[in-house]
Amino acid sequence: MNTLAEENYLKAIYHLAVNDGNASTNQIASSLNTKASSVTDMLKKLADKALINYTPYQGVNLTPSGEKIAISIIRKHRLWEYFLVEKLNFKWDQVHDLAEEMEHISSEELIDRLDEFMGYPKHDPHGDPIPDCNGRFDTHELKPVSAVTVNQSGIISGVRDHSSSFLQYLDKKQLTIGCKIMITDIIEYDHSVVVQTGNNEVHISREVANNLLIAL
Amino acid sequence: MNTLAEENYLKAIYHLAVNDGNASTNQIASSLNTKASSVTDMLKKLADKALINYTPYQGVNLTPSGEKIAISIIRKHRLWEYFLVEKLNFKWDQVHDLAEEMEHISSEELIDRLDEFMGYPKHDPHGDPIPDCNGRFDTHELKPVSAVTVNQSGIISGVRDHSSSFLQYLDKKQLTIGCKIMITDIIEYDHSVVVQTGNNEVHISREVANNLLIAL
DNA sequence: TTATTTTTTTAGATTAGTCTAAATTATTTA
DNA sequence: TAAATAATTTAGACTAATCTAAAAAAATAA
Repeated sequence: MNTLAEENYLKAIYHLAVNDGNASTNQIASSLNTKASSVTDMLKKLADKALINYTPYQGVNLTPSGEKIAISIIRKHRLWEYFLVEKLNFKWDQVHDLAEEMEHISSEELIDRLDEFMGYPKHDPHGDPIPDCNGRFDTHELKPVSAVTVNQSGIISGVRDHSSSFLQYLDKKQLTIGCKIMITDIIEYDHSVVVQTGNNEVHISREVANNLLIAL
Repeated sequence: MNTLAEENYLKAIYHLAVNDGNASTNQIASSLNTKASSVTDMLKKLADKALINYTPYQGVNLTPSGEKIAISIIRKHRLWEYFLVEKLNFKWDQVHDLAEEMEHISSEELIDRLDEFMGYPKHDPHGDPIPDCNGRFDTHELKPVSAVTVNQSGIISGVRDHSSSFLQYLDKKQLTIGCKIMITDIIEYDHSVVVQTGNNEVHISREVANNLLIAL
């Protein structure tokens, strides 16, 4: 098996390379709160194990076997998050750090049984898709609220920022996963957005709108 | 917090010192599958942290703060074992190694909620007592079947050997936790024991009788 | 009580993962 | 395109946890 550090690198590279196609040394360093020189060392090790494609100065991406490991860690992370919220009554803003630790429990059989126990959930508490035991998962595109035009409506289905403070803010405004909303106005001056929820009207900043994802 | 290695040492010392009052360097080494010299190094570190009482060549025992950590790890281990058997349908012979990994998940809040979720179980699947959130647990003495006289009966309530092969053997003979049994004969020649269970009579070796615990 | 054996500790090395500081390569800007 | 800046890698060192081999202490046997 792989070490904890290796698993964290693979996961970080996966998330970075999903967007860019490639992850740079500095991006990896900042996402893991470590130094570029440490990253370089680890990249060599992962390349030796054929888990990443690495040419010096060019950034990296995952090989199929590296991706398989990354997805299995993400599967574990999201299933544990679901467990913590649905079975142990944690709030969605409390589970990320716990799941960071639990995702490294190695047994595949354990995680498959946990999946079964919970009824094969498709999404975690933040709306992110949960890969199945073969690594396949939903991938339909969500749009940030900031990219939607006035009078369109949709269902809140994900977030881009997983920080507690953002999630707590959304809770307070009752902007949670599954809520139906309609964009009623976009303020030209600061790109803030006025949103109609079930009960009331909420005014959110451009930044919030950017980090809140809806399915149309 | 403490490292994984430190936690494993504290747990090993706890289990060894429960019997002897003191754990020797070699005992610790063999219970952790490591070398005596490695143990000596770690003992110094744990003594520096005031988690054990250590005088060279004299063996060690836990300080109150070391014991508190050890018991919290044992609590986690046993609660996770209970979870794996009761919620995820693992067999009692499959859960030890999984729980060895899960016991190091650090959050106390998580484990307290897991405890609540399962209804505050008092014993794990092998009959061992589960410490509560204050570290208190049942401590009434169990007797090995080998120490019981003919015609006495009791409830199977624990095992001394937690190996898969022993537990699978007990399964096959239907000698599982909670079963009422009566000792009907003790063979003088080899100290093997004849036991009456609900349905049938089972003949077990001295070694098995020694590792099977009952409450009278 | 001296010699032998066993147990424990010390000394010195190794590996994984990290760091700082310096050197190198790439990119940007003028 | 040359100079300046930014990104990346190399060099050398550190810590935690381990190891082997040798030395020292304790226990056992003669």
